[in-house]
Amino acid sequence: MALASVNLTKNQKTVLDILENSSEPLKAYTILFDIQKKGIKSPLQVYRALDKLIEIGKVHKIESRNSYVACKHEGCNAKTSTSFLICENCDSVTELTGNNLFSYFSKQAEKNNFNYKKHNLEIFGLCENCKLKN
Amino acid sequence: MALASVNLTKNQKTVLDILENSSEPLKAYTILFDIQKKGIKSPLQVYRALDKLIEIGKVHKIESRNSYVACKHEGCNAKTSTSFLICENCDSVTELTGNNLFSYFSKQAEKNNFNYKKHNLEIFGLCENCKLKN
DNA sequence: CTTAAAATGTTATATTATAACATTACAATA
DNA sequence: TATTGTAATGTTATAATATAACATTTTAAG
Repeated sequence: MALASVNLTKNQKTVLDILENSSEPLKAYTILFDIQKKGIKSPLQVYRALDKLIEIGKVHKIESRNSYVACKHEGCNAKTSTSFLICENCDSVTELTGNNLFSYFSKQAEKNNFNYKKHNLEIFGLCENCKLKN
Repeated sequence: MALASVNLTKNQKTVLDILENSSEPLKAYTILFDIQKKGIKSPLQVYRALDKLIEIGKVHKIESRNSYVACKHEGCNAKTSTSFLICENCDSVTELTGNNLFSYFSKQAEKNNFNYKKHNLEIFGLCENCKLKN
């Protein structure tokens, strides 16, 4: 079995490609409108590709924005958990990697007798560029 | 100016009431269907009440589930930031309060030259009850 | 009282996502 | 290579979530 990325199907590659070439997260219907020339005609085709890409960790969903972003980390282990810095000014998104987050959240959960499995974290504020401009 | 809770309007009270008496987060249309006997007829009436309740911190939205939960903390300051433990088995939700989260996230953001303003955190796993049952 | 801001009621519509089902591609292996 | 089971596809329809627009009413402060 080769790497997951090698096995992507046509639709999956098409969707991943547009996400990887975007400087910001994209919405499912934005993706759809942008690639209707490439053989994808229905929302379901986009959502199915996204589901698969999320499953293998190549794409993450940003829940509070209903948008999707390609993961830039080679062997990203964030198949389940995600942590983002989201700029309220320019909408840029940076993924946090340091996995001390995992152990920190485990401890927080522990205090409540809760068994940590995974998390979504979205931090909002100003990115470096926008801080300087304001 | 009295406390915000005193100033709630009829629709806002109706929506808050159903959320406070629910053991789990509710979706907007679930709320709508449940209270159509109380004079609320359209989705917009529910969403407007929710918007206001969220604004004053009496209700929080759980982004990954498109659902809403009443805040049980008297003077909840989570008007903007929220932190939840969400049980994957029974869908129960507990809100985290310890605001060491704030300073922790500030530091994480700082490392990326990002100016922290607020956050949403959703931790998934098993609650105490469901841990024992499994 | 007056008045300005907020909330309401209502209809329509936009946005996000999935159901259902028939068909096709594809890799493993007998 | 023929078989076969799994995954992916294509397509139409529809479900679920949320907002636009606008006329009207309520409310609370001065």
